[in-house]
Amino acid sequence: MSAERAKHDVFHAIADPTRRQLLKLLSKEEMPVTAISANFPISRTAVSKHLRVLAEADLVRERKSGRETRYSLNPEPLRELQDWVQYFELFWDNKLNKLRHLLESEQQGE
Amino acid sequence: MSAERAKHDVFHAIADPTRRQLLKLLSKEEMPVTAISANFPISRTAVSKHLRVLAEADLVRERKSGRETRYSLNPEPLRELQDWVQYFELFWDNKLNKLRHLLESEQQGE
DNA sequence: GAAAAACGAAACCATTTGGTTTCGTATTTA
DNA sequence: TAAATACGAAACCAAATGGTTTCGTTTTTC
Repeated sequence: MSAERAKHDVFHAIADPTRRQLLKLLSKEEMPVTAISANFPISRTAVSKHLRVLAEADLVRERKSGRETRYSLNPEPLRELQDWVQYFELFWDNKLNKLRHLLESEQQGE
Repeated sequence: MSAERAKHDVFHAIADPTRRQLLKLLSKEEMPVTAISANFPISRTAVSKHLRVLAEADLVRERKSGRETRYSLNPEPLRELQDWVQYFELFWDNKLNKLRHLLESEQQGE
């Protein structure tokens, strides 16, 4: 039930540079579509489609208000990304080797 | 000179689940293509293409050894991803609001 | 009430993507 | 030296992607 496979996951959602810019923009404040798309060289419709991809990954929330739809950032799903990248942090700066040496010396009682 | 725009950046490279699996696999040890592709339900050629995408993003390094090509993880470019996601960490748990309150109280000398 | 504004839906298009199979070329091995 | 192994290159294909324009609907404004 909780493992609902979204059609667009976080990794896919942030792959596109325009969508990353959208997230940055929306991190500052909630905004309606037209105001958002004023920041991009592509059509409002194109921006709208990107927003839907982000919404499917739950990275943005939409709130209807009269004739406009306001979008805002929901950063929570980015935790998955952070968790993922954190695994590899182990391999930076030879951290793995350091850990291995640590474990070996522990085993020898020193 | 240093700002060479790679055709495939890190964000694009990790968007595909197969490629993420490849990185996990190669984090354990350096491996030749055939051994790698034994872990996947797709053809060796398909795996090879994924590896090239990863190589273009500099996430893997290739080393020729006789008739085989051994691939290994290079985690360094993932830092860019971590930096990117770190920005948004600010918005988790209302950290931004906490920071704002902190700054306001500082300004008032308390 | 008519005009304007804000938006989504739909149809369409070129390019990219992720996969396949087939073939050629080195390098090992028997 | 002949056969087998490891691999990349190339041609091909269906589906997804990122964009467009056009049109309809709802809400606001004049």
